[in-house]
Amino acid sequence: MEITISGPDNFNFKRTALSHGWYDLPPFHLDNETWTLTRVIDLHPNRPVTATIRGDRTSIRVSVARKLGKRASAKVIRDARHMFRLDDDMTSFYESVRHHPEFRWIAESGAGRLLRAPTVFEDLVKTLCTTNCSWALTSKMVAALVGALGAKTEDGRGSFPTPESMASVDETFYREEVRAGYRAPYLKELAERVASGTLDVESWLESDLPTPALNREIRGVKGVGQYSAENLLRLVGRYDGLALDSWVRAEFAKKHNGGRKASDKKIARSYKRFGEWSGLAFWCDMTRNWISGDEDGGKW
DNA sequence: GCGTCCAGGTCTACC
DNA sequence: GGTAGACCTGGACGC
Repeated sequence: MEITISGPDNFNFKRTALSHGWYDLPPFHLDNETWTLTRVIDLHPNRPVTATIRGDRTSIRVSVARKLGKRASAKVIRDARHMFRLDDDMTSFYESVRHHPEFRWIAESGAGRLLRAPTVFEDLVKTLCTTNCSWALTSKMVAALVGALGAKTEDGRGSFPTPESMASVDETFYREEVRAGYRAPYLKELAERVASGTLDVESWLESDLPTPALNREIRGVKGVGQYSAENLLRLVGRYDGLALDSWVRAEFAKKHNGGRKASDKKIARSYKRFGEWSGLAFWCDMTRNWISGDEDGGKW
């Protein structure tokens, strides 16, 4: 069955699917020849389903292999809207970038909606797996989690593990199977806190806390430092942090500093003019070339 | 084949 | 509050 969901003005399926590395981590998979994003959607307590998602500048089309009931369909629609940020209001961000000629392409191409997982828990676990290692290792860790602990679809894919399933295995599993190294106790502790209800990470989506206070709360999770907290804040819709890591620092050096390393203060100064949107303007600037203007259907 | 470096960092002890 | 050193893994690189 296929479900079509209308996108907001200025929506761009390709820019969202390829907005950052998540498209490459299971249970996401992007075929960028056909521009099809595959995603396993959890329908707990029922079996998860593989969704293939295509889209354009106006909508996304979600296909699933089996016929779904009302409740399951609603869950698929909710997750798709959430992952593609279809309900995010980008008006003020686009107004802000339009004042700067070299950033105008962002509004014209509909960039800035960052792909995210259906749950904050998944985004947080994945963020922990990106720290202090190569992307290849991140990919390996996430694939091991999904392969070993995810519920299986009819076609043999795995969903992202629930906090309960991650809490049910011991630290040795994270060291020896996931190859998470020193991150093993962090993953175990996070899963236990979420599964037991002592930490509600999903509440961060709607939190009334000012961003600095929410940042402090997120950093209360073992293994989450400045980069990880700011990365997660972007995924819950707060964009004032730059989430500086070695990749973006190198990218900024290449693009704007003649290949020389720039101080973090200098990077921050370059995007300060965007205020609460500075982290998003920065990220879009760093990833502009991930998609060409032609493919975007953009005018820039 | 082996050693070293470092990648989409964070924690802790110490000053 | 600032900083050095330790922490896991695995691919890239030089020799």
